[in-house]
Amino acid sequence: MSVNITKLAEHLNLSISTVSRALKDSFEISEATKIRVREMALKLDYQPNPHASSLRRNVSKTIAVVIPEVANNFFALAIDGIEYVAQEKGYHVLIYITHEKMQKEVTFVNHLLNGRADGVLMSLSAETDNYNHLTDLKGKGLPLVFFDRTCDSIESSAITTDDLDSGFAATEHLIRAGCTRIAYLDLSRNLSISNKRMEGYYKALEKYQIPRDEKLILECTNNVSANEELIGNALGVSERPNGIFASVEKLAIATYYVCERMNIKIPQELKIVSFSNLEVSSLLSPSLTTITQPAYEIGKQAALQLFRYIDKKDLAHVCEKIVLKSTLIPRGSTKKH
Amino acid sequence: MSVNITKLAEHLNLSISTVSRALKDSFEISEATKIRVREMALKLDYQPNPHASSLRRNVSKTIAVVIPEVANNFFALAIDGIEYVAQEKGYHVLIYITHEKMQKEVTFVNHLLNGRADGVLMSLSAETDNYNHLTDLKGKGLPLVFFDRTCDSIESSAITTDDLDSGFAATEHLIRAGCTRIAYLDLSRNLSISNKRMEGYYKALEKYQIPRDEKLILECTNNVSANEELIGNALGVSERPNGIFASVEKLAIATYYVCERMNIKIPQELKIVSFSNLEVSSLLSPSLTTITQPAYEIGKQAALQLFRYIDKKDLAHVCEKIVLKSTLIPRGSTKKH
DNA sequence: ACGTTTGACGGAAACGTTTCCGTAAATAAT
DNA sequence: ATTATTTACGGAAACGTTTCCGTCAAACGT
Repeated sequence: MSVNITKLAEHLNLSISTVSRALKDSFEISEATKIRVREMALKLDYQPNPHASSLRRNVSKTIAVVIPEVANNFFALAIDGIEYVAQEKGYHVLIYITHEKMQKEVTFVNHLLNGRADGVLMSLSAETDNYNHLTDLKGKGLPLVFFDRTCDSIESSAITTDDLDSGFAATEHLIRAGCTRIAYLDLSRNLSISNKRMEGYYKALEKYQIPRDEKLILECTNNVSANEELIGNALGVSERPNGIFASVEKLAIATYYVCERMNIKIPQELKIVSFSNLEVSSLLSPSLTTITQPAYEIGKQAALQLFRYIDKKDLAHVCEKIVLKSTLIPRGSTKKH
Repeated sequence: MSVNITKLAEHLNLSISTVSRALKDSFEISEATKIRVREMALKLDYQPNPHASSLRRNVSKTIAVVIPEVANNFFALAIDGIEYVAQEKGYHVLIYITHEKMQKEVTFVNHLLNGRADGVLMSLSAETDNYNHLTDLKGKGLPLVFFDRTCDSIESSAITTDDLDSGFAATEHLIRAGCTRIAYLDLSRNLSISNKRMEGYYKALEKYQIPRDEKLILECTNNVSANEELIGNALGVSERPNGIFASVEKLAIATYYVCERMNIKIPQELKIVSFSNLEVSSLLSPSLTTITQPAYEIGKQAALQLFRYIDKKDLAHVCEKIVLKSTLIPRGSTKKH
């Protein structure tokens, strides 16, 4: 069907090896021949077969991105950054969505051990609570870089933001705005980000000598209505929180809906701050105070780091932790009254 | 390094062909042998090399998704739907982002002609104004399905929503809410969706005998600040519009920002309706009246249609146009005063 | 003038599957 | 008892590259 290197060579009266080298701009081939080959390749619209090439050279020119969600502003932006770098490098991007399921994550990772991708960018699922599949990945020498949701027990590079500091800043911001009972909306105890952010939360409470209260830690899930119920219950008690720190965007949104339904006034009765990459935070009613991560940049840096490994396999043992800064943007949802 | 079928065969004292067939559950192999093979494969953690398989069988088990943006609620949801179907089918998903550049689109498409993907799902870039690259794709017999942003001049299946009707409904909704001068925010004259939506807009104007006014068609671009300036200028004149129909979400958001800056009250002074998949439309200030596309379902249907082609190549000439319904959700931004 | 290097190219193996042909033994048909 | 069929498997070609070895003429050094 399609023209391959053999046909191309026949048309040129050259050997296959010569044509291959000419196309690769090898020093062994004369300039005149190279030009002739390139012209004929163009004329016949020759497209090298990537599977043959990948098989022979044992590289796929492809990276895999494993993420919990794609319909999520943070991850969408991160993909954007990743894809930008990949395009620059002439690489292809495979995407795998775990939907927060560990089972899917394990399956994906196991299927990536066969050479389909030259490297993996990963943000862990909320369910993931053991890391054998990742150990296998590293064991096979496949470059792996985490971003945002990392795994400390695996020796691997990771791009994150200053989650602890940001958690501290968010909580302090609420306290300074007058909050005395601050709830923390957690996504999963398994997640590095959740724990770091909670550490920051606790640290701020300590600084301002506010006692911890386990009832103020709300363990949310991936289930929207369950989350709303949980939040609703927490806001339904007499001694209800007057501040909420949401560790991820969707929990803040859930809170907004709950408040609307329960007729709780933000920020008068309840102040909210959330990690979020929502582009319309400032257009919400009230506008939402956010800690915004440089999502695009995280994606970019993660991809760049991955390519450092791919380009120089000997660096595979290096394990660099890059921490970017998130920014707290105060808005209406935490305004003092 | 990794164990291949040859090693596996050696361990089993079987021939390569037998092992291959056993793994494929071929009828030619005895049940006992199949079990033995499967167990050894598991034990040795055998992972078949996808490049070798793809090369030999001339299929990649991969589909490509070419879209203008990923940090966009509609496309993120569509990818979600696509990825769901692909996972079910055991396929891998490559993603390519054109950033609305025709040049990128052409490059991607040309690079997909070599067998890297078994099919292509595509939503055209705003810049794309000729379709030679797509003709080439079809010429090579590579299955191609459009979604949302289609191309009528190419014989190909397409999943869209009822853009004309929705455009009509949106405009009628504004008219009934009292709007007399309605601006249409266009993304690109090249886009099928923009034109269909505009047709609906014109049809509604006609029905209510509102004269067309070219000055009310605002040709926006991919440049946020340019858009805001354009919208700002349109709202700065004496006879300014009192209704806006945004053909895509980001233009509605731009309008919100402009109104905030110019202190224009929505919906009192200006009513807005927009195509949008923003999950927090109802939390905006004021809440945004949207025409919401079933983005996830569009992605799903597009993928399903693509697999129909991939599974039965003889159907490649069939060209099915599936039209799903969008829904107008009236909210604060078009409330009558 | 003779061996040696260099430049430019060709032949063929190799990558790991899949699949087209066999084929030997076992069973069935006559 | 002989032939035909089935069952279960093996050998080897093929997919399209890349790359390891040549090789042969021309240029070079002495």
